[in-house]
Amino acid sequence: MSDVGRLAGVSAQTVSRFLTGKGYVHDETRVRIQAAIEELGYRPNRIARSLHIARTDTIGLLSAGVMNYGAAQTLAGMSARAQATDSTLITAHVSDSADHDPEVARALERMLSMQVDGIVVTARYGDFGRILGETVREEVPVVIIAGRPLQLQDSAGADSYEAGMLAMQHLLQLGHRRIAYLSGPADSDESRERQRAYEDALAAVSLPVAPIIVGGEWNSAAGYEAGLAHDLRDVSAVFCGNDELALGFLAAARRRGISVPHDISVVGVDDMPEARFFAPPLTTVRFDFAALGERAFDMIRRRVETGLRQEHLVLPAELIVRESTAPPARAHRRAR
Amino acid sequence: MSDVGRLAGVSAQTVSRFLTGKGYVHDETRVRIQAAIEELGYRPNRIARSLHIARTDTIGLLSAGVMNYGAAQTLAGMSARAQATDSTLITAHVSDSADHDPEVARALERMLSMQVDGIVVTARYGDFGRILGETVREEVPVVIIAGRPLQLQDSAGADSYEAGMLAMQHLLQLGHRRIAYLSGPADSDESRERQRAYEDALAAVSLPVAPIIVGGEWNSAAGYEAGLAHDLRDVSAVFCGNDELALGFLAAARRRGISVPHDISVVGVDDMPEARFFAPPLTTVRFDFAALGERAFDMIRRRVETGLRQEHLVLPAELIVRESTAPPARAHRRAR
DNA sequence: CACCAATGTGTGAACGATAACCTACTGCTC
DNA sequence: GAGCAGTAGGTTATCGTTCACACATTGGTG
Repeated sequence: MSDVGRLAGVSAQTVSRFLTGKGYVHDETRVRIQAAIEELGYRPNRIARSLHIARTDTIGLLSAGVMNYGAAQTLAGMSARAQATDSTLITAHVSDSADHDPEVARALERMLSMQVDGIVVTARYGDFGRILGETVREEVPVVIIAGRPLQLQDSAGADSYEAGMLAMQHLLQLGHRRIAYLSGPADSDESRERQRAYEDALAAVSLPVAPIIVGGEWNSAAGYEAGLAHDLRDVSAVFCGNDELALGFLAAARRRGISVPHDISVVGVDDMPEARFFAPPLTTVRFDFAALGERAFDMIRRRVETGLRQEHLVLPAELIVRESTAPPARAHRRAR
Repeated sequence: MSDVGRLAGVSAQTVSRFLTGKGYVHDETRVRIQAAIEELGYRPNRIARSLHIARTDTIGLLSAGVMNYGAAQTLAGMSARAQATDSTLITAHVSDSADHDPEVARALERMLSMQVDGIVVTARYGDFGRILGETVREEVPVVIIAGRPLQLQDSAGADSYEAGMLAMQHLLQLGHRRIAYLSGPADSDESRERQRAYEDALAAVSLPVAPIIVGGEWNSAAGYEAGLAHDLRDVSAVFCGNDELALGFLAAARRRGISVPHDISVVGVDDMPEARFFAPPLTTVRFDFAALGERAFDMIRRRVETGLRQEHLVLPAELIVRESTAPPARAHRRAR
């Protein structure tokens, strides 16, 4: 910066004023400084700046688990807002592994020592709270992307419960009476919320819950295995925790000669871009994950600037009816 | 740091020695310093450190276009290596938009002003080189993830040409003679390399190239549109630029009553986890994108440390034969 | 014509850390 | 017992920037 000043015939301080826009700089001086900057190819050093002002305009994003459609879109949305606000996004993705917790803790420590202004976390399981408490210790604000509102922290998330309700109401309206739930990971809030909606929706019309089919993972392989392993004779519809599980389930049904939607209706959640092209095209519940990322970013920034705690931000769900659902065949209606 | 020193009865410098491991610190002093660190909850400030040592252990990842399976896995792989080497990953994802180029330039500028040690770029189109030249100007090393080796920069990438060859040889061995290529974006190196392999493979056995089917995007919707729009009567196999295009194409074929693989064989590229569960399960060419991200990260780090320019790193492709390919039906063999 | 506000610029200290340099003590060797 | 290597720790300057403050000039006002 002092090189620029020297070339422009002023002090470094005046260059700083020019760049930050604070204080008076003569118009002619501005021109000379601008010329000097370009001639020298000078680029301000943000970390030196941050050292002084104790703010980095940097947000950390910690994601865990599988980098699937939703996570990737959320990341893209956050990045878009970071670009737009001239902020920097630091990401750490820790996949499921043996010693998951210490890795998460280390990633958080690293972000903090990089002086991030705030952190957004996509929480896969509830115990995240403990690690956050131990490492972040209120040093910077945290926003958690979670399946349900959290009391202790700001949170944002897709409305998994509503998604479950929309899916179930659709199936119930079609006339289904024996509906199964194909779950995601047992420790996932999203999966649990969808299951809770599943149970509530059935209870509301006094129908029994079918045994939960445990997928265990958010992927197609889990849906396929579950679809093969399970006795589906007295079930006329399956509500799948997400689209990938649904895809696997569709493949299993095809292999077993079960026709969708004639024999069994299938509903997913997410509306990944591929869902429209499944066989048959999948009825599902859409979330706008990119918007979730954008909102989460704005939320953490606002929190950084105002310090005000905010509510749980809920991303609306939208039912997308395609061809994987239909009224139950007669055999099933009788089976009830 | 001086607070820690004061509490431990030493100077800040000794605390620094303790933390960096350089120089002698008495064992008893170590214990006192460690205790002071824990009592105060002290955490070293990496950016202050960086200011002095002129190194941030930070790598920037710039990705462009759609955040699909490959891009997400590459990111996850890079993040994994960043964790393992105690480095920080700064990401910027710029989606296709009206003024794409200035956005890319701004993202790069931001990374440079954050003093990244190096940058990894997933280049969607060739003109990236110009922007890189204008903004990065050799200030830090750059590794480009590209569909083909680049002369001017270090590069890494999936071997798209080999992928194309594997797919085509598979189809040719099955006896197909009229094979079409369903392309991705026209400005994508990956798509062009796959097309080049397609043309070379046909030329090698003196077969004519079928008119190229232009998908235009790397997504299922493009594959679907193309699959509906195109006259496929004299084609017995389609080589799709990636799995998503293939999924869309499969859906279009189903809608048109074209049976896969009986009437038409379909091959994709990527082997996304869902491909195994398409209807029918997709024959495709697998890439290990997570490994690509890992290798690209190691490459940029090595380049930062040694300054040595490296070769183009090529990620091998592996043919995965499933049920979307079969020998051509008799009608087609005669049509030749 | 002295005074004041507005404008324009420079000086020194500080942000949190590290490196170079310096001091001091111990124990061993010749 | 002088010299030296090894150990332990303090002092000072510095990285690139910003802030608080001081200073200088201008033009208008009472």
